[in-house]
Amino acid sequence: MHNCTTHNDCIADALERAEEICTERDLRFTDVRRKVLELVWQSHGPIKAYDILDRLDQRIAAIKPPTVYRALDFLTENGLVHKISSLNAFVGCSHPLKHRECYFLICSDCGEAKECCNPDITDVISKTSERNEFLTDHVTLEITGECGDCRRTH
Amino acid sequence: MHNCTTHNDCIADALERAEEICTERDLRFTDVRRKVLELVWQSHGPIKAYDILDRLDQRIAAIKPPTVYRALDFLTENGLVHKISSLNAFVGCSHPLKHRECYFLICSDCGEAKECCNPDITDVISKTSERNEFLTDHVTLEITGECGDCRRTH
DNA sequence: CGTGCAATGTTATATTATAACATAACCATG
DNA sequence: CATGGTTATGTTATAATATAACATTGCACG
Repeated sequence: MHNCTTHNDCIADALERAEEICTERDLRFTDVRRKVLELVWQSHGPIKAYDILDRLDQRIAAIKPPTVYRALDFLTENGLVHKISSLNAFVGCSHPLKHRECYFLICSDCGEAKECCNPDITDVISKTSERNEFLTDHVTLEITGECGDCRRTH
Repeated sequence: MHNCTTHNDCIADALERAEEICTERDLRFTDVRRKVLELVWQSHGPIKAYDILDRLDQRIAAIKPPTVYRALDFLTENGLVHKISSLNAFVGCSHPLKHRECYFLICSDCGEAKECCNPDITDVISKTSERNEFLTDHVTLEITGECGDCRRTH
């Protein structure tokens, strides 16, 4: 269940934010990248690369997998989208630039992936890394289960 | 870098432990499952399904992907092996039955995946879930970076 | 307006994983 | 020890995910 009453606004906001970030950083927010980001946001939960491809094909002729993956790479590298490894799917970042990585609560019932980033998690992970003399590059934290809304519905 | 001086012992121990667990639980530790677990342990880091397949083929004729995936499913379900989602690879569990899930430090240099399970992480994750009214089923925590040994070597 | 670099197009293929149905092995029970 | 149910594996085919390699386009900057 998405918590924006008018999801269109929420997509528009994300696109605008992305535009700003790309301008700031001198990155090209091309049509393909914009379209892909838009489709990611149109989906209420994580969306798969080939689903993006299918939806693009309806509008623009003959977009191929590499194009989609490149756009996703670009968006991911720039923190606008996150990959959910356990699902092989992608989700829009709701607060790009705030931090480099996000943690997720993924409901296997409704399919939503809610960000649950918080400093306590970050702390305990960085302490664990230190204790192990490990230099962290990237953290994947994906918690799968059932969200409150879905639990109450059952 | 694996910390067992004689890795053969370490494989043998894992197989024996698996045998015990399967007996306890009335599960069939078949030849295929044993072979697959052995190959997982023979690899010093996470190993991919098709690499297991290749190595199996050298010994036993004509084992096909479904067979390997089924064995991996069995081993995973019973906590003898963990899947590393961010790598699409599998690693032996060094302490099966201790707890249901493991957290990993994955060195992108040497390729090892070291378990870093600890109650502090479990606590902070379960608190996060609670705060979000989320009923956790499974946690994927994979920390990628460079391990101490590799850092010192450079 | 040309040159260089970044982005996209295009073709092909690699990699990861599963569906669906057939057969075999195991094992409880009469 | 037959037999019938269940679990595991074999087999064929294909689905789903992702990238390599090279060609072309297009934008920015001098």
